[in-house]
Amino acid sequence: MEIYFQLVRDAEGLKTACEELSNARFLGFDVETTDLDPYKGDLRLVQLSDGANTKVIDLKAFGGGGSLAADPSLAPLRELLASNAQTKIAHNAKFDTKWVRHHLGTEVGGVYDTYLASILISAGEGERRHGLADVVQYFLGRTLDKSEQVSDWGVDELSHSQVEYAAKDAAIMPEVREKLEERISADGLTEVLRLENECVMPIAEMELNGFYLDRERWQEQLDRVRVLQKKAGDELQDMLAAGVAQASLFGRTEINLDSQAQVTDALLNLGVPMPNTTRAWELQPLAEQYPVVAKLLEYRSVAKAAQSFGDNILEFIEPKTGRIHADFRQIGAPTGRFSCSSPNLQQIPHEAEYRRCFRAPDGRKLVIADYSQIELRILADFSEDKQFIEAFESGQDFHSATAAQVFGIAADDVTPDQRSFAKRLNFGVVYGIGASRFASMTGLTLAEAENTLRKYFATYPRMDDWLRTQARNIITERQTRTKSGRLAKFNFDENDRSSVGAAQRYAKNMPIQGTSADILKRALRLLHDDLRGTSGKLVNIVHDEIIVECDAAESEMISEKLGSAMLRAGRDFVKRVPIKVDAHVADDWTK
DNA sequence: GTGAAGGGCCAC
DNA sequence: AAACGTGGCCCTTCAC
Repeated sequence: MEIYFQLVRDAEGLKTACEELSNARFLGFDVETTDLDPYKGDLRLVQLSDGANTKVIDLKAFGGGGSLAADPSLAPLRELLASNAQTKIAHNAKFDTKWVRHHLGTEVGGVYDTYLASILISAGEGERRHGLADVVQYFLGRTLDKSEQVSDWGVDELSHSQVEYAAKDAAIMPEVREKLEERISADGLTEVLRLENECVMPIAEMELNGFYLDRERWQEQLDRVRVLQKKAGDELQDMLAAGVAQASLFGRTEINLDSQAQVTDALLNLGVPMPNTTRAWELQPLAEQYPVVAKLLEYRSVAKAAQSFGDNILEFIEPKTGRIHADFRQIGAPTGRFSCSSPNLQQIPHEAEYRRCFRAPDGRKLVIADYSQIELRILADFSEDKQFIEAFESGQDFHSATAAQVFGIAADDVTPDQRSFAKRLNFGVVYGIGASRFASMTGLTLAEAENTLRKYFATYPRMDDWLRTQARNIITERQTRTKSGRLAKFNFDENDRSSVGAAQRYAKNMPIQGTSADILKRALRLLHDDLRGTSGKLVNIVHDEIIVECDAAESEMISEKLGSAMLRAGRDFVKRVPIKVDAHVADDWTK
């Protein structure tokens, strides 16, 4: 396919090019860079195209040897990119917007992400890939050559082939969007795609902002844990060696404590009746009788801490900023939840020794806000159960309220045991728990567990109805949705009981977990707009929690804004149940 | 050497 | 022996 494109290398040409494109409603948008990381590489090209007319802007010709962000001749480009009047269509727009934000110093307005659109359409089904070439092949039936993508974009003179490749990637985007829109519209995904598109810029900024990690605090904690690991490891080696006859002749026989095969062998030699797996919840009952098992659990715990939360995370500190810039996948799960990696800031241990290492730099504060029991409120809203909703409206401790209703007693008479029961029930139902699992979790007999579940569902009959309806409908419809319309499709073998069961549990959970993700994404967009012009910077999100860093003097004001944005977002999707947000200002990430 | 699979465990 | 949902990371083991 031949296309018309123009290489822009001077201020006058840029001004004309931007004017020519400013009447278009939709612009294909792409960038080429010398690295994947905006803190490490240079932004070489920005490509914009209305489909027929494509401009390839060579930024090596701008900046005057200084920073691109300070070059006034780039103003027309910044204005065009920032404008909401032209939708910028990009594939994985988080990447392009990060480079533009960091190197050109402007937000991108009107983002349309064909990568996110393609993922929403696939609805968690099948193995379809979502790279641009894959999406073009699938929706347009054309083959896109991506071989220049990894070419050297730092050379002085770009080859014709490179510039043409760059132009084509942008030029095809308006057409890709049109094809995607047919499916987005037909599948009822317009609202959820808007939600996703509006979330791209906030996430791009969050990744650029990074989260400050106090290297010294982390190192001190790691040193403490390593001492514990060494001690527990030595003691465990000694205890395991007792089962090996010749150990005393040659000194201790070292085994690999991280090898569950070797550890299982050693424990069997000591006469420990080993279960099929050596997971903590299996070994726990044996720990009292066999001190060596208790020692193994102790070792596992500190080894996990030292290995998963050790030096590795320090290596992610970006030298230029001194901060952690993790990678967030906006649709990390089919439910719509984010996932996070490199490193995963969503799995930092809850213990204060770890959380306190993530702190506000001097003169700054962290504003930390999370939704209170958001998933249960969403379930209450879906089910419209009167009693369930009343438990929230009463404003009292929710698990106590549940206990009072389930056990038919006054809220003041609820014992800690009864509250704990209610809490585990409340969380269990969100995941589609069964009686046998609940029994093993609580120590009840199967009959007692069944009885308790029966009482629980009798207390909340409409919730029972909703969960049963979800389980029933998935068999015939094979799909379900969140409040925003986010779609999840299932394929399962209806003759396979476990496969059906898994689908039914997912059908109960997905709309709840996914609506929670919808709400978070709405909140991020509202917050992004509300933080403009303040010192507040989004630094982390964990499913139902948002962390903003700001100047100490503005912390109370930012706290108000954060809480307000989260409340409004919650109310957008949950109409029948009050939403509660807990917000506080702190020096570090502890509660 | 590299990568996939499986076990295990951290978060919500 | 997880029939309680969603992820990512570390380690060992094993195939290529």
